Amino acid sequence: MNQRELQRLETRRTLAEHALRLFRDQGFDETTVEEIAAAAGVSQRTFFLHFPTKAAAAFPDHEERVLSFTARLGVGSVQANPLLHLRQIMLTGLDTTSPMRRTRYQLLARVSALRDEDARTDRDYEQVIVVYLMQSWGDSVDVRLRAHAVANAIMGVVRASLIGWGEEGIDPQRVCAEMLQRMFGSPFDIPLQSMQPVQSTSHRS
Amino acid sequence: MNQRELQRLETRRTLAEHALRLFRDQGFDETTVEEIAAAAGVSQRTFFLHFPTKAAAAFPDHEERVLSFTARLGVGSVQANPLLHLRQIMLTGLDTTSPMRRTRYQLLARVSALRDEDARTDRDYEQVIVVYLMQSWGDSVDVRLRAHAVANAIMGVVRASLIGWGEEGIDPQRVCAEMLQRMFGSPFDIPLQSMQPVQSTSHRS
DNA sequence: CGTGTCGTTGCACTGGCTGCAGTTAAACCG
DNA sequence: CGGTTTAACTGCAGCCAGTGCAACGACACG
Repeated sequence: MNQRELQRLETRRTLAEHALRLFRDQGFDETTVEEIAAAAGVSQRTFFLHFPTKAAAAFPDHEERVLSFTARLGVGSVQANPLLHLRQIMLTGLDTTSPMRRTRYQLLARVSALRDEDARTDRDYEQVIVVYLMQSWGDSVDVRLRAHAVANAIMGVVRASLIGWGEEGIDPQRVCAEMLQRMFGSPFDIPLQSMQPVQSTSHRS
Repeated sequence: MNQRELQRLETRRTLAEHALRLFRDQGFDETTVEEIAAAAGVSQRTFFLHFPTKAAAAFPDHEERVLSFTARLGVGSVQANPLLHLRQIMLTGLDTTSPMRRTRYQLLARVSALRDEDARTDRDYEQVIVVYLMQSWGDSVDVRLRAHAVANAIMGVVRASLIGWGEEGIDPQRVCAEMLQRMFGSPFDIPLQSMQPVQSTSHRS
């Protein structure tokens, strides 16, 4: 690792750290980018060399997390039980050890600008999941819709768990694992086994 | 209806119309609020009396649609089969007659700022759905997560259908109805009947 | 040591958005 | 009808997020 890259990473880390601290202590809207930069000891212009928007500084590890998620999901290798594998990867990605992440989710409940940013990051995960599922299931319109539904359902559970973690301290690991297991256990994965060619199977009503 | 309210509504309508037209014809980022206002024959300041943000002008009927959705869902009255009712309301809310709505969803695929706005509006729907479902199912943590999952799954299908409509002209009415019926028919509503007290039922795997 | 690269900087500028103090005309009321 | 209130709209000054550009200085590299 270069001294240059090192310095760059350090600057980025410092910026993100001060950004989150200021957002938490004095509010998102009440914090200017100028303040964050000053607290980190760099210029405002430098802030925007590291983050595209003010809100993005609250999610500094987003890109690497998506990459890690994609890698662990092993896009390219078709699993025997895609949903089971997906659940596993999803759960191992839940990192509840870092207090910084806790702070982030506490902020999410209050700051709409950060919810917007979070939604934007979730769209990246959704895309990865959809691609992954369609590799297993095929690529008809029906399958794509089903994949989007599954992705949104899973992420809905995860997001709700994490927000519950932030707000009330509920352990997302446990509650999320139970919920996903229940979802994948009965309602989801059984009917989905018949998902390669989705012909009109027996509905009721 | 007053002449004043009439004029106000007319101004709002005109602003939204020109906004969507300009977004479509020359791009979102390439259109300034000043331009939209000028095209509608009002001042820039007036634009922000009608819409909180530039992107909001692309969703001028959002608030009334959410209100209508809430009313039709009949929050307050518990249905015999909540999911069936929800699906019905969801589908009748799909309006594919207006070419303006089509244009909106065509834009959604291209303009990230509008996807953000769309995600924001979806959060309102999610909230309504969660409240509705929890009225039927109770209000434990598990139920709330399940409600969020269901809401996200449904909206994932609807959103994907509508974007498919915008991009490729696929009829969202049909494809969405089939998908939701399949989701609610087998994987969703049967296990959910046992959702009042969610005790650990039989999973496999 | 010389040259090129790169993280950083200052500056000027655009554009979304807001607060405030007006103007005009519709609405209301005695 | 005449006076007062209300509300849609306007102009202006200003804040702040975000960008393009030209420069500077330190590190990398041959």
